[in-house]
Amino acid sequence: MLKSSESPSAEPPSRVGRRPSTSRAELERHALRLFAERGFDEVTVEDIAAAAGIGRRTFFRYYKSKNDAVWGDFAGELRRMREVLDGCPPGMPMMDALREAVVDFNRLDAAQIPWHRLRMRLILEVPALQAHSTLMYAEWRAVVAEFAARRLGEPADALLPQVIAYACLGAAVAAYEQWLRQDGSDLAGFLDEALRALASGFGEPPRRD
Amino acid sequence: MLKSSESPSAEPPSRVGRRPSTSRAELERHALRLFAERGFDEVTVEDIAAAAGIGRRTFFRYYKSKNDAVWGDFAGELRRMREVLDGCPPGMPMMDALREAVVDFNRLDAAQIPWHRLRMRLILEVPALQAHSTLMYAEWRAVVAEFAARRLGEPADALLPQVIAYACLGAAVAAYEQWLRQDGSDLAGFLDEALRALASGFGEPPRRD
DNA sequence: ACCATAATGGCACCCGGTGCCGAAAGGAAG
DNA sequence: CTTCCTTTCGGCACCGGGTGCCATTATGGT
Repeated sequence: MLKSSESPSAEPPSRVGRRPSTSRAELERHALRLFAERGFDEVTVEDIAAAAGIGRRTFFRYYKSKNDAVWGDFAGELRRMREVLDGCPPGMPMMDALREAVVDFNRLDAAQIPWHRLRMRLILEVPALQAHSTLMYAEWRAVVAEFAARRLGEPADALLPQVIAYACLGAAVAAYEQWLRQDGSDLAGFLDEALRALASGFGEPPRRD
Repeated sequence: MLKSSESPSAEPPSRVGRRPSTSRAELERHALRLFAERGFDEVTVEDIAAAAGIGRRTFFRYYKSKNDAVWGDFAGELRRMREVLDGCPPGMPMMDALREAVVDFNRLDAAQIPWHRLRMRLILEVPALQAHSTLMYAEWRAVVAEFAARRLGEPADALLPQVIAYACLGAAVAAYEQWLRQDGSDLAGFLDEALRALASGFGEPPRRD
């Protein structure tokens, strides 16, 4: 089952039991490819498992659900964003810090852009994934809310930190939607613009600096 | 199957074929009651159908999914909100109009409060419903985005109207979460506060008036 | 060779959701 | 009352995501 030509990620230390047949990343590649070819709803978990040469049951040991197979290492990315926020100078205005963290969180090297576009197109356009995203974003919001709460001296579950977290998420999603509408457009620019709008508020007058 | 003692809603004109065995409202009451008693995930569609005295298959003629059974006449409420926004004076500042519309949209008479609390507790706390809500809220956002776009003279799918729509939704949801945390608290007050925060922006200085 | 450990994957099962189709219930016309 | 038309009902078979169970397989350590 494990083709010798594709050791999942070079086994460094000695291990104890049977080695995994594949890896999350490998599985995700197969999944994304199939979704791109046929559409999310037209691909079954069995299809993905077969493409990866594993059993259907085993797929669910790598990903809790079909939906999850699209999200890559979101938990890891999230950890990075938390660290960026933790390590930002205490003097920096809250919204500047959040804006920079979000822009940084979504920085990609050119090679990954096509994959990331595909991933995000699925998440934002396929209803099942759109719905599921809410559950994924919950942790993202928690990170933002905790940061905002610290800055405001309020508990993280108070109204204002929660509003800020929801609003930042919304701004980021809206920016992503713009980015998807035109190939080669500037994601960081949209994110920056959306979050600046949040910082200055939607009330009149719009304060032209 | 149709108990004579519960005519679904008084058949006014003459109809042609067989009359419905029940109504969406009736079905929703059964569903909410069961969800409250046993929890959303522990109630099957078959349970709800049985409680209402209809077949499982028939349930899906009244509601497209188990999730939908919780949302009452959301489409109708949405229509009302659109009308409120359409009929608001053109001179009123955009965020004032949105704030009043949202507060009005969520006004309840005392009798419905317990049901609405239950409904919203389910929507905001049960993962399956939390995820599904995103799809429901999409139309709500569209209403807000169209209004904002009209006021800003931009297309509804431009960045700023979309950010405003996402942010308003987030503010409303955050307000609801606060409301659920304490029995008898003031929903309208939370909504008002959250949307005012959006209007004035999160940037420093927070402008104390 | 033997054992502990960890991954695999088949199997049976649950549940939400759908297509199909005949049956039931009602009104209108003869 | 019988016939026809219309609409709802609901059983049945099926699909696909997801889970619990458990024997099997691969691997390192003794």
